[in-house]
Amino acid sequence: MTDEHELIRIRKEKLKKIKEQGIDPYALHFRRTHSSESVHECAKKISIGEVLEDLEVAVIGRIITVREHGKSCFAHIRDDSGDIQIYIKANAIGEKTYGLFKLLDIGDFIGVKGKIFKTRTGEDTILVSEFSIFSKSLQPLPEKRLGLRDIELKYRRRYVDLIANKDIKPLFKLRSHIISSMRRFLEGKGFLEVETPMMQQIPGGAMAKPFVTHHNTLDMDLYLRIAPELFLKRLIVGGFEKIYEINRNFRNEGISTRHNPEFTMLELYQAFVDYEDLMHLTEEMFCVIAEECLGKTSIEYQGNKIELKKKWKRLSFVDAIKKYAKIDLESVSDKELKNSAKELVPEIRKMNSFREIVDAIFKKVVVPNLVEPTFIVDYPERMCPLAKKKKDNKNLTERFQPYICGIELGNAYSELNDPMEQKERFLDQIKDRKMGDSEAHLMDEDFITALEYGMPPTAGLGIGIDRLVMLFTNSPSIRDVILFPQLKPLI
RNA sequence: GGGUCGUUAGCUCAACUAGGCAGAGCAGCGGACUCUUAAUCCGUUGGUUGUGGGUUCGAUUCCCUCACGGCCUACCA
Repeated sequence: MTDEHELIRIRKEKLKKIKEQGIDPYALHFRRTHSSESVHECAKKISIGEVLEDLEVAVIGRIITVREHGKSCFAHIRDDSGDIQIYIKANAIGEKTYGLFKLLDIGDFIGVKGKIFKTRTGEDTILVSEFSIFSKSLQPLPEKRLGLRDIELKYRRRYVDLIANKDIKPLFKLRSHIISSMRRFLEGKGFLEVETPMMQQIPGGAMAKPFVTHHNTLDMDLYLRIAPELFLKRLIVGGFEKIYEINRNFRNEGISTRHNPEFTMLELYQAFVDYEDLMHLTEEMFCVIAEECLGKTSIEYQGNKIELKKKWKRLSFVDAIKKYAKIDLESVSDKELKNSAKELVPEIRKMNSFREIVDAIFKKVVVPNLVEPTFIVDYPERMCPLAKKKKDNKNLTERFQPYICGIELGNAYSELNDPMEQKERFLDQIKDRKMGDSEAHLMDEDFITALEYGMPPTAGLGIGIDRLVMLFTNSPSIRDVILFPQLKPLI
């Protein structure tokens, strides 16, 4: 108790004095009639110096600024809709009540009742006739002008970040709008939202290391899903034709400005279409979301101005490697490829499988150039064990990934629906795994069984929601768009 | 995991280059002020300088350890 900070001790003393007056400082004392925003709406009827008679409003908010002025005081209170100024005068509410008001601090929640007027500078203000304490704040808030700058504290105490930094709440509101807009778009297209297991016995549908957990009663290890893909395809087998899931994936990999261990994905599957159709769907979805959430179809990301409403570029994976890395994947030998990789990506450690080497070259040499909206299409078969091969070139698959401003935003295929071929591809993956590729797929016998019942030709698309939000909010780090990013504990 | 930069009052930052009593603004506290809004004016409290060690007469400052974080990089999406 003795090491309690002075600022907190003083606030606790004020709290005690409030309680001694028989007041419960954490109770709901009355219902509000107006939000800050609606007070401003009402105030449009009056002009400077005028009082809006015949209307008493009750507003509740957090005190964010205080300007004492003799035996009167101006303050701003904030609710979810915005800020409103209040004006308290000792001779209007009585000396005793004014004394109670002086026990309040910045950060406290109060409710006020009173009439609306406009000050001589024209600011909408509530002339307080009565107030109540709704919650006493014991922690001092950050600096009022500069806010909370400390990045670590912003992430650890996001609630303070939201209070102290004005642009944080709008950003996360926009994130919500983007997701609801996406849902509306997909519902409008006839897609049905479904939920599939987060805990899986065989983690599949992507190349990544999983988190392991344990079910005590079944005495069995389970994996947090790295992707919902194989379950969503089972539902297509079951007869659903248009489904999607927006939910968390978990990947036990490094953390960076583009990676958080848990992240939010859209995955959708549509029967009887191919990846070409999903490219059109992607273009349309991005434009509709941008229009609904930003009011325009152009975005600016880290200095790049991007127009979304146009036909996005298509560039084949092989051509992209040819163009930026000067390697012809169709003729290069494994040895030549390894030598090129050493030159282009000297920091690469893993040189085991074809997939890893080509992937490394692609990410290092090609991706930074993909600023304009671009679909990279037709990836080599060995990189995509769940994708259908192209009709005219069996070395390539019908796959695309959308890129904007060097950000990989998703992944899509015409899904492989031949059970026997899928089994062969899984067996190839197991070979890669034995060569040291720890992210190669595992055999999922039940998924093969599902395909054996017959999956219609289907295309699937995944979109990384966090990265989409980064792009739409001009955020340089994924942690800026995740409310509670993963951090190490302090002790 | 590797590299690099950072950690000073509740918050935002100085002081470190070249070792010599750790400062300011905001917030807080006391006072003046009944149309202020970065309110103003007067006064004032608040520090184990992230942790542990080393060098030194003396360390916020130089060296090392560890912790946490940012950025780059690797893995990955």
